[in-house]
Amino acid sequence: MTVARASVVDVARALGIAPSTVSRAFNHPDRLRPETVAAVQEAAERLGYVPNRHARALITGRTGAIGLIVPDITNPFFPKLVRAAQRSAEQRGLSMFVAETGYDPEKERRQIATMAPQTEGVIVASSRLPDDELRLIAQRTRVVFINNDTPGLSRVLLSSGSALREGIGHLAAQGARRLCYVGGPARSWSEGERRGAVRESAAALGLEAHYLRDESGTYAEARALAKSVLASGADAVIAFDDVVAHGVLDGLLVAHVRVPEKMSLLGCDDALPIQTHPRMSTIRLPFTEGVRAAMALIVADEVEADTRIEVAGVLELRETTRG
Amino acid sequence: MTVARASVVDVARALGIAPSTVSRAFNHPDRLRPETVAAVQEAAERLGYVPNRHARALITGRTGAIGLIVPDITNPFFPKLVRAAQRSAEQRGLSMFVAETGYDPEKERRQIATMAPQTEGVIVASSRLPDDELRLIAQRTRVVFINNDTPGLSRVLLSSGSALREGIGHLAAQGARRLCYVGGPARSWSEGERRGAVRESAAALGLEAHYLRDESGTYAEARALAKSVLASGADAVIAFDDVVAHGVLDGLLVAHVRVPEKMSLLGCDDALPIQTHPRMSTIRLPFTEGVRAAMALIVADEVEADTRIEVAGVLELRETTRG
DNA sequence: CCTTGCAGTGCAAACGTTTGCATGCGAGCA
DNA sequence: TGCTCGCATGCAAACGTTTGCACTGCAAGG
Repeated sequence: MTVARASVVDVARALGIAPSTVSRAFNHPDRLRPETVAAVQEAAERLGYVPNRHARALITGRTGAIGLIVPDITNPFFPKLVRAAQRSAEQRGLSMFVAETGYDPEKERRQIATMAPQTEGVIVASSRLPDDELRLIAQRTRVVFINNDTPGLSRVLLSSGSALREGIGHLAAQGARRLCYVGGPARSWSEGERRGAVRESAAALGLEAHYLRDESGTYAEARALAKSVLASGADAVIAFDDVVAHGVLDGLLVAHVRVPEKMSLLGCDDALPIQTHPRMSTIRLPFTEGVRAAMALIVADEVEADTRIEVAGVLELRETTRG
Repeated sequence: MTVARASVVDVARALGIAPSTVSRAFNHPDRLRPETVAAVQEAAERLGYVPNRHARALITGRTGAIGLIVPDITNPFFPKLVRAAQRSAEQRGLSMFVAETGYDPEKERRQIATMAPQTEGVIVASSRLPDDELRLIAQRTRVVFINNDTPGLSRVLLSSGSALREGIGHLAAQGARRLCYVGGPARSWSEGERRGAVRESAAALGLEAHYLRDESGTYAEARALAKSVLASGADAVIAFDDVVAHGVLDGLLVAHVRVPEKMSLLGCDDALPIQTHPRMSTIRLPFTEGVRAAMALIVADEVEADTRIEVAGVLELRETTRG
């Protein structure tokens, strides 16, 4: 069991100096004689002293922690985000709280309210709360949103639009004429961005485009949609994300449609824990960069509302597209 | 931005009562007149008072948080664990820190050391630290291990042995004669348990058994192993987990081996974010139950070292096995 | 030699709670 | 009526830090 831990006064007493000096040895070593600092460090080491974060938080107001709220940790997109956030936090010497909302607005509210007071700030991914409420929340708590482009908020967007346009250009160059976009959850920001990119590119390149939707974003629903994809007469499929793409791929394979010979397929996120066969062409999202930006916003000295940071994904052509 | 939050004394002043009474209204409402409690609640609500966890932690020594340390968050096994842990923590009114080690012992040490002082206790999954060191750590910090059967520790095991034996019995009943076990990382506790179960069952049922290993536990390596599986002459494959099983499955499918007609396949964990085709027969692990037990050990009043809790997975026959 | 300034350190207050002890008050009982 | 008892609440200390201010002594400058 945990025995009583050494405190700053224990260390001070051991050295016959004041607690404030011990504190300074850790926080402002430049204001102390080097020998004093060394002595304190030695004694702290010997006594197993480790600063009490709660006491420190109480006086300084800095908690040494950040929060991360995601809707669904089993969606492979979010573990990638968690990993990036944790590494970024670690670099800054922060610990990270994680919570899941299950896309439930009520849970999301509660999680934000719980985390806010005990963290430097919280990162909320793919929020499902109404814009007005988000703005209200942003007023009284330090919060950065990921993939939620609500004006008035601090937000970072993992964007796939330009890579998607590039990918569609590539598909067209390889002979695609009829696109089919299999979208995801309608409320998702990425969904809007991706659908928009498909629409634009199709118009610009003179391609036909057909639109389907996997509202649940699940593999099973996507797999069932493969029939509709075929019925649309498309020769290239763009999928909302890799899970959807994977479902479509398997649906096509079962129907003996050869990919990419008869049908090209482009996914998004590059977050699958497994490889498909053929290997999925997709868009690799800059998780690390995006989260780093979010973290910077959180620990920034002055917050400015309405900061919009967009980081762009890059096209990763593998085996489900030709060329 | 965060404005100065209301404190217990603000609430007290607003009501003309003592701070201690406000505190008691939250912590020992039974010791107060019901009307007082109601008044405090109303005022707290109105002023937006929310208790400062750091101040509370400072005086009570209870932090209201637990830690969870996993090796690799992108392995679909662990998001399941994270989810279970978070729900369990939430039920108990605890927040949850999460950190990732990347299977790096040094990082694991550091994460444990960082989390221990600021939590009620920490759950460490699939530790890669030597037994002696774990026992040392367990002496001075409240820690529960998951899938690490080191004597002397508090540990909970998500066991698949009995379900696996049942599954192999089923395979044999359906005509399987030569098993092939495709194992995972050698240091993993689950690996030992599963390999052992295969060995035992094979002996008991008079089946031949061939052993391969996907040391990295990755889809790609497993997929490449499909050739060796075929070479072994097996008619049924047991895989370390669903990722490995998925790799083997795809490798077999590419070689035009029909599953389950020509080859049965049994995975483990039931943690894949996608469905395979045919749907994977597997062993569903009791994440919720296991984590709940771990949580109970952590918040228990008296800790007893060397507590071993085993929760058993259940066989889930789907489409990669016959019958 | 006296003053000034600065580097190094100590003192004590403050952060927001919780809690043991003290206090006051009304009810019950003799 | 007087005494005891228990309930509801207040008082103040304590948790472990950090930090503004005060103090000391020494070096440098006049």
